[in-house]
Amino acid sequence: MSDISREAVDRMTRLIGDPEKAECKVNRLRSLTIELDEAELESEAEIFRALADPCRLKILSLLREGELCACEIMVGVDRPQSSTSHHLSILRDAGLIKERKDGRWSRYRLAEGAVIEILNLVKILKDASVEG
Amino acid sequence: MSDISREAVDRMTRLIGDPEKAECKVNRLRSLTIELDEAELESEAEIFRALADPCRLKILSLLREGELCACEIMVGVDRPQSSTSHHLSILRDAGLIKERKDGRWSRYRLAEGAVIEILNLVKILKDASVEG
DNA sequence: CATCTATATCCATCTATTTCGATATATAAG
DNA sequence: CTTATATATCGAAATAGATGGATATAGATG
Repeated sequence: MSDISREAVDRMTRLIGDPEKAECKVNRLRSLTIELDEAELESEAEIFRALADPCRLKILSLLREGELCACEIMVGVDRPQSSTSHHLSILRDAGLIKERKDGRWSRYRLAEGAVIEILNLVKILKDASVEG
Repeated sequence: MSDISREAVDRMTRLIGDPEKAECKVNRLRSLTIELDEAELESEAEIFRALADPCRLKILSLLREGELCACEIMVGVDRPQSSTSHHLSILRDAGLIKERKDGRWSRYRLAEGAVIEILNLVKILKDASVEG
C-alpha cells in the first residue's frame, strides 16, 4: 500500500467518519481508475497531444479541402519546411492524417473517421464555456 | 512578403508551371488559414492540451460517476495532493470541468456539453487507426 | 484566537516539445 | 552520373509542461 493510499484512507475516514466505510469508498474510487488500461489512456493522450497545437489545427483545417502535398501545406501554414514536416509526422503518427507517397511528393489527407467530428465538438464545447 | 511566402511562390511555380496560376494557388492556400482566428485556434488547442495527459483523462473518467471533491479525486488517481490540484486547475481553465466551492471542499463535475462525446469519439478514432 | 484540515500556490527540478537551420535521402530528369 | 527538388531527419537552443515537497490560504470548530 502506497503512502498516498494510506493517507487516502485517513482522509476518507475524516470525511466519512466510519473507517470501514472509508476504506470501502477508497477501494471503489480506486477501482474506477484501475480498470482503465494505462496503454490505452496513453494512446488517447497522444491523439490529444497531436491536436494540441494551433499550427496542426491549421493543417487539419487545410486538409478539409482534400488531399494536399507537404509543400502546399507548408505554404498554407506559412512555416519553414522542417517545421511543417515535423508537424505532419506528429499528426500521421497519431493516426489523424494519412500519407501517400507519389513520386517525390508526399500527399496527405485526413484519416477516415472521427477527426472532423472531434474538431466540430471542440468548437461547440469552447463556445459553451465562453458563454458560461 | 515573408521569405517563406517568396519561396512559396517559387515552389508553386515549379509545381504548376505558370507563375501567375502559382501565385493564385498560393493565395488560395493562404486564404484558407488566414480566415482562421489565431485566438480561437489557441483556445481550441488549450482544450486539447488539457486532454493530452493520462492522469487528466483518468480524472474525467472518474467524474462520469458524478460530482467529487478534490480529495476523492486525489484518491482515485493515486497522486500527491499538489499534482492533483494542478491537474484540476488545468481542466477547469480549459472549461472541461466545473468547480463548486462548498465550505472547505472544492467539488468538481464535468462541464455540461460535449466532453463525454469527445472522449467517446477519440476512442472510436483510436480503435479505427489501430485496425488500419 | 488557536487548531485542524482541504485546497491552492510556490519553487526547483526534470522531462518533453517546439523551432528552424543544416544536412541527408530519395525521386525525377538531363 | 550529375543536377534539381521534395521531403525527412538531425542537432542544438529555447520554451513549455509535469512533478512533488514545502508553504500559504481559507473555512470549520473549539
